[in-house]
Amino acid sequence: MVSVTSGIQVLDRAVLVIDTLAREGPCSLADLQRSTGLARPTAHRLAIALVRQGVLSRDDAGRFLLGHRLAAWGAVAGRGLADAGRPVLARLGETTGESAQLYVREGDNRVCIAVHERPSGLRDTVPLGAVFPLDRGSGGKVLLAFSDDASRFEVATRDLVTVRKRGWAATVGEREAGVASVSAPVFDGSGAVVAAVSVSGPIDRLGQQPGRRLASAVTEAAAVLSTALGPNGKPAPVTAG
Amino acid sequence: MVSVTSGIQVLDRAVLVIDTLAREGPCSLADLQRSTGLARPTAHRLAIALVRQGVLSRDDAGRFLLGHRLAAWGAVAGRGLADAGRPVLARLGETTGESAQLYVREGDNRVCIAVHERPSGLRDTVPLGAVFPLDRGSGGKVLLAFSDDASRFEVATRDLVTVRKRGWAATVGEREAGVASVSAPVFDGSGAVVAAVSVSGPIDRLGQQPGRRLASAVTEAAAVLSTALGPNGKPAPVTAG
DNA sequence: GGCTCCTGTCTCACTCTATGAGACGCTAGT
DNA sequence: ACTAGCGTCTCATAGAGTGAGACAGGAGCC
Repeated sequence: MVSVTSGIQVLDRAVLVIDTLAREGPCSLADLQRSTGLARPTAHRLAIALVRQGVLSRDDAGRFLLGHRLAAWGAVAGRGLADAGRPVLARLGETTGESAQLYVREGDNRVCIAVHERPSGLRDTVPLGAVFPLDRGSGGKVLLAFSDDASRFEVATRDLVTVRKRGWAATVGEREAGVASVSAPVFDGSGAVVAAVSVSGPIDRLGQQPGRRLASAVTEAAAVLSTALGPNGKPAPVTAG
Repeated sequence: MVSVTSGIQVLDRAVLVIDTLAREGPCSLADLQRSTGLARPTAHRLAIALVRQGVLSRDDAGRFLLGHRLAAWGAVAGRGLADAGRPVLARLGETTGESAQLYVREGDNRVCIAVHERPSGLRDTVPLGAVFPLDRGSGGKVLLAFSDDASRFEVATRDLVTVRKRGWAATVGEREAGVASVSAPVFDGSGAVVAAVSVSGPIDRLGQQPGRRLASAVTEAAAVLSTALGPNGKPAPVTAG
């Protein structure tokens, strides 16, 4: 567990708790205690406080899970990136004829925050909110290649150098058997990677070198998204009231 | 500002900061200070810590805004409710021929966490993540009617009693001119309201009493969603690793 | 130029808050 | 009856968060 320290202990621990629940799904207090390494009363107090705030909720077995408030915040937070991403994914999906996804990094994982699914036939389906490891699949490779702590993962440095040089990554049957994918990085105004655009589909259709056919479309989509985010990172949210 | 107190001060304040940003959009430190009522160094320290955790981020004007980590958490948190909601909204949208939305309460507002849009023609479009006041529009009325702090809002108690009795709410041209809507509550296993299902469209098509035609479809959709959530509140998230 | 006002940031002494060992009651298993 | 494991609660203590205040930089004004 790589806990970032922000200077405020309680806050770091609260984030740790939420993060654990996001990764592992519903947890009993004991599960939480084990996964976070916190003392039992501490984990309890934090989790209860988060529940009171609506950030977490509890099922009737008493297990803790992510609350609706997070869903609401996430919907607002997703406006910039996910909203800008959807039309780009749609176009990408249509030109390539495959499913397209948008991933953001979340700790040592990546989360799918937008999807466009091929309407019919054999296709790869990634549900919104799906959590995958960073070190498997082209989307994860892209996010890793442009981050500064890639060394913590068991991924050949050579591969990541290639990804950085090319500007895209391709994997075949890595994250899931039978599925190949090609991904490219999305940058914000400051040049930091904020997301990865992916196209994925059956190996039978994409072939053993899916990058040949798809890399240009994917990198272009990612570039469009990067500029759409503008120099400010993300457009101001629309609020009504 | 009605700040819920959870027993942990720092945490309450952090939530307050995030909440403010979710409602008001990007904020400078001074804005934050005013909106939250926190001391300047405190607001600064909290916001910086949240940025370090990836919960918030900053644009290059230095303003604080919701970060990608929230988008990721939200995507995971939304799995239960929003995922269950999408097919229900789709069916509702198709049977009624109008746009359908799913709202959750967030502080004194409501946030749209899932949508199904009428494919063509004159329609009401509500973007994902849109923030609306609780006291305007049928969706807000429903969320208010089944909450215990409705008295804080300027909404006639009589109306809310009617909503509770009927099990649905309808408004005409209230949230937005020319738009009418009908909404019904979604309950979790414990009987608490977690969301509102809405159908909305132009007054010209829905008429002055949109409930007559749409109430049964909306309440049925909401009921389906309530039972889909199951006694456990929400299904276990799918995690891959 | 000099002046004021308003930012964002940092420090530091003080205080109050979060902490966690420990205890308690409960349920399930043996 | 006994044990093991759970969730919850208390309370003395240490240590963490607090906020007045100071500082530097920028915008606007005279």
